[in-house]
Parts: sequence; C-alpha cells; structure tokens
Amino acid sequence: MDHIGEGVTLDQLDIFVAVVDQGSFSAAARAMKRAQSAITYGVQGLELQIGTELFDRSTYRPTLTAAGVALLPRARRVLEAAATFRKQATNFLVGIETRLPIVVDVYVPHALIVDALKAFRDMFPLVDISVMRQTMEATLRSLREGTAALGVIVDPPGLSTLDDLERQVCGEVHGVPVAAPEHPLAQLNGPITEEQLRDHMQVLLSSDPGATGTNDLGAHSINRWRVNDLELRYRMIREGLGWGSMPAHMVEADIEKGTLVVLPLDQSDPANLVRRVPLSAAHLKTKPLGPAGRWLVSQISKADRLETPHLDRGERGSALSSKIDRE
Amino acid sequence: MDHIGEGVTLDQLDIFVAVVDQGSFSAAARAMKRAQSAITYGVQGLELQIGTELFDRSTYRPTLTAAGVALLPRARRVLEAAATFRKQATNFLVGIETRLPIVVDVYVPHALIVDALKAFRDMFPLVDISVMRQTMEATLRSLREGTAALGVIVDPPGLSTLDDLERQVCGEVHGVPVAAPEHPLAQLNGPITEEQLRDHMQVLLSSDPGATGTNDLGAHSINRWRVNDLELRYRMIREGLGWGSMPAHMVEADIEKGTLVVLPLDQSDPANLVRRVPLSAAHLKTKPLGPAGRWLVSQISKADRLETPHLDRGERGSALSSKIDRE
DNA sequence: GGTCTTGATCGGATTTTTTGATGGAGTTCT
DNA sequence: AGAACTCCATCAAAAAATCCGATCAAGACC
Repeated sequence: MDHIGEGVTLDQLDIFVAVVDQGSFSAAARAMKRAQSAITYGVQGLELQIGTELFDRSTYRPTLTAAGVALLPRARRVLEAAATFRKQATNFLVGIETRLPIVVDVYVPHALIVDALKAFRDMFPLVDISVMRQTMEATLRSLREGTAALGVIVDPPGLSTLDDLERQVCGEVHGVPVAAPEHPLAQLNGPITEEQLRDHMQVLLSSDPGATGTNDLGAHSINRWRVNDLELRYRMIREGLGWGSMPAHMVEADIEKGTLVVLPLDQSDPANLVRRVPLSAAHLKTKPLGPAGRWLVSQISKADRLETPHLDRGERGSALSSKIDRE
Repeated sequence: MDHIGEGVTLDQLDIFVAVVDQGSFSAAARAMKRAQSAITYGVQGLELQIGTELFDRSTYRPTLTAAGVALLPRARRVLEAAATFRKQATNFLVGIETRLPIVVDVYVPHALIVDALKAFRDMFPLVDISVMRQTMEATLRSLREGTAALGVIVDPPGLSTLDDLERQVCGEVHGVPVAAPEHPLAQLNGPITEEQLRDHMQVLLSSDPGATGTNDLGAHSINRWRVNDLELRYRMIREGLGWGSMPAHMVEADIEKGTLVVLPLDQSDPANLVRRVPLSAAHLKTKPLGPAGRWLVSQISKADRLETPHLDRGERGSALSSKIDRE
C-alpha cells in the first residue's frame, strides 16, 4: 500500500453517492443502468482504497458508517467539481466565452450593470467576468486595445469616431449641470447664458489630463480643470470649486438635500442640449461577441426597453426629474 | 455520444495538470513514473471526452490551447477536492474525529478559545468544529448529554459533582464584583461586609431560572435575580439594577472608563475568595477524546502555562489588575 | 551533419471492469 | 408460517481499459 486512497476513481465516488441517494445497491444499479454486481464492485473498491467500510450491510438497507458520513460530503464536493469541469468543457464546445472583460463608463448608473450581471451570473456561472470602470476616452481605448471585449459606453450622437464599434443603445444618462449652492452660478435668477458659464471654472472629466480640450463633451468654460476620477470631481464640485455636469443618478440625493443645485441653462443654445446622452453596449466589429456577451447585451438593453416609456413621459420616479425639467 | 465528458477520469486530470506543470509529455511521464505512451494515451482520452484539443503540439513544447487554459483551473479544483477526500479518509483511519462539538462557558475569555481555534484550524482543517457558549450548569449538561465532546468550563475547587469528567486546568477567570458607580454599594468607603452585601439586589447568572439557589456559585444576597444571559446581566448591572460578579475581561473597559466600579469586598470572609476560579478543559471519562480533541486541549492549556507566571506576580497587563488587587 | 528530445502510433501483454447467474439472508404480505 | 420479493456478495467468463516497450517522424541543439 503506497498511500491511502491513491487510486480512488470518480466512478467509485459516483457509485458511492448514488447508493446513498437511492438507498440501496440495487436501486443505484438500476438508476445507473448497470449490473448490481458492478455497484458492489465499485463500493468494495472504494472501501479498499480508503481502508474502511462505508456501509453497514448488516441491516436490510445499507446504512452509512461513521466513515461514510464523514466522507459523503467530501465525495459530493469532488463530483461537483467534476461536474463544473464538464460544464466548462461543454461551454467551450458551444463557443461560450470563458472570460468576458467589460469596461463601463463611470457615467453609467450602477443599477444598470449590477442588475444585468446578477442575471448573467445565474445564466453563465462559469464565465469569468471582470469589470473596469473608466471614463469615456479610456473605455474606447480599452475596447480597441482588446483589454475589454464589451463596453457600456457613453455614445453622444453625431460622433463619427465610433465606426469601428458595433453599438446598441441600451439606455441613456441624464447629464445635470450642477454647482454647490454657495456657488455664484447658483445664485443667479433665470436661465444662465453661455457667457455666464464661461466666466466660471468648469471641472471636466478626462481620462487623459495632459491633452487640452480636443473632444471634450459638453465643454463650455474657458477656465477648465480636468480630473480623471468622477468621485473626486464630484467632491470638488460639491465643495464649490467649480461647476460641472454630473450624471443624474449620482446627484439625486444631493439635489434632494440641497447640497447641490441644478443650474438652469439657457435651452435656446444648442450646445446645452447634450444633457441626455445615450448609452451603448459596444464591441469591436472585428471581434464579434460570443453567446455570453450577446446575452449580456440583450439583458442590458432589456432594462432600457422597459424604462424608456417612463422617460418619454418625463417622469423618472424621483423628485429630481421635475426639478430638472422645470428649468 | 451520450453527454460530454461523461467518462473523465481523475487519472486523466492528474495527467493533464502534470503535463502542464512539467512542461512536456515525457517530463510528466518521468515525474509520474509511467511510460510516455501512457501520458499520450491519457491526454488523448481526456481530449476525446471533452471534444477539444487541450494542447497545441505544433510547437516543440506543447502549449495550452484556449480550451486548455479555461479547463486547467477547473481540473485543479477537482484534484484538490479529491485530495481533501483522501485526507479525510486518512484522518479517519488515524482516528481523528470528523466533528468536534465544543461548549464554552460564557465566563471564558474570547481570546482563549479564538487563539486556540485559530491554531487548530491550521492543524486539523477537516475537523468540523461547532462552538456553543453556555452558562456553567448548561455546559455540564451539554457534556453529559453528549451534545458537546469537549467543554471549557468554570471549575470551582471543592466541587465534587464533576467526578465523571476528565478535567485539565487551562486558565482561570477573574471574577470581579462590580456595580454601577451610582449604586449604593459603590458609594461606601472601606471593605464591604457580608451583611452590607446581603441588603442589596444581586444579579446572578443561571441557566435554569426556575431553580432557587441550590448551587449558586458566589451567592451572597437574599434579594437575587437570575438571568441566563451574561450580556443582559452585564447591561442590568451597568444600569444600576444590582450588583454582581463579572469576568474581568468583560468589564476592564468599563472600570477604566468608570462606568462600573469594583466593590471592595471584605477579604476576611472566606465566602468572598471565589474571585479567581480555575477554568478546565473537560470531557466525559466514558467518552475519551480523539487526537484532535486532545491537541486542542493541550493548545488551550499551553496559553495558560505561558500566562500563569504573570498572574502570580499579580500584573495582568492592564490598569485593571492594580485596581482589583488594591482592594 | 550528428545527436537528443519530444510526441504519436502500434501490437501485445496485463489489468480492470462488466455482466449474468447463483445463493443466503432479510422483508413483506397473506 | 410460508410464499414471494428484495437485498447484497460472490464467482467465472467476457469485454474493455490501460499499460508498456519499440519504433518513427519532426523539431531542437551543437
């Protein structure tokens, strides 16, 4: 005897738990469509390997011995692991991705991705998901570099630099121009003109702090600061350092409490209409998604289809909407 | 083809990871002391089962295919599970318990059991531990009923009702008579006599609220309340409902902050000397402990052996000791 | 060029596994 | 109590698997 249990077989473990589950050797044999002697043989082999009896056969129905009780859950674990191995193999055969790296724009509401991923987990438990949160330009870079296979990106209309991406609208984000209540812009009455905006510091979100204003979405001011972290920018604006456009879902609570104020922009100026930006699930045309990725996209978009009618009627559940739409 | 991977073998998986780890089929063969053809055979068998190639043999050294990369960790998991199965089997052969239900008196300091169990976990990772916290009489009952195989109990000297238990001293608990600062007893100057104690409500700990004072350890008062929960009793005393003896480790902070006051008992009265009660690791003589249980006992006692000298010198690291010993 | 190593393949030996039949023991039903 | 079942162990024979050693082509190394 070299070492204990050196030659246990998956088949033996399978037989073991089958006997336990079915209650008898014969029943297990029937369930597994094998001869009863094969079951006996298998159990005996296992018992020989581990050096102890697993069943007490003195009773009519075999009973688990202490060793059997102790080993049963471990056997189950092994079989479980083997099952997921098989499942992963079939997944691969069917063409389901094994990994799915996703990049999500920081503007995308948490709920959107969390809900989708929750459903995803149940559907494709074996797919390795990794999520990166990044800002606009960085999301595109990740997709193009191949760091991410799927992206939920901010997709402003009329931007033609996304031609290499297969896109599918899956929602929209409400960009709300806000400032701290003590900020000068917040003190003004009536619509705020472009000139007034220009006079005040705007805190922009930018993944590339070096580049100076090439394709800054929604840039108005001359004085601009760039921050690559949305949370930091949020804090800066809330502390009165400047004004900026924030995604509605992040500032709802603040507006409610009055710690941030919505700036009433002049609607006649077309530059101010970028407030509602579509979100898209996107991937490189050259790298088509697998079944899991496609399923996830459909899931994300489904949420959009359900919520869209509400958006059309201009009510989005919170007091925020009315405040915003009033401007 | 019935279903994919129905007949994967532990041996095949073993070969699979061996090849990956060793870097080549031949090396794996050498490492496993088998013929190289057996390795080829095994890998081919696995590949046949799952329907995809695992290695790319076009290179000199075989490289993992995408499928191989995806399946390797799952294979490892299976082998891991199988290994713990074997380990559990050997454990059982050597006589190591599979379960070890423990009962711990509420007076026992957390650190004592936590530290011991931390070490235990590394030593016997496969033993199912379950810990119950109970009060004195209940701990004994659990041991005698067989609910617990091992108990860390309060073991007052001269108590002869523990003859059926194998005991080993493993520490001691400091019983400190305390009351809230606004309590009348706390206002007195000088040693408190037995008569004075009697006049005030004592909050006793008792697992059996019905029985009236048969074997109450350290009972002085005539007015007694019984509580079966140490935490609740602690709150009651701290709120000034009465006085009572509390384990030092639970009231250190309160005494420090002044939210509880140590009562200076009259040391001449022998009834007041129960303040330091030994703790014992105990089990039924009729049910000897297995190796794991014995190891745990030795571990618990080891902590005692290390700390004892400090106790003798009357310094236990905190300001509490001096305050107590001063009385 | 020669030498080594690597992995696939094949035939034959060896071992393992399966099957069906049989028998003794326990259970169930009448 | 006895008939009819179901249970599990055992056995011999058949089937299937696994193993080994030898051999071969292809790449690496020198």
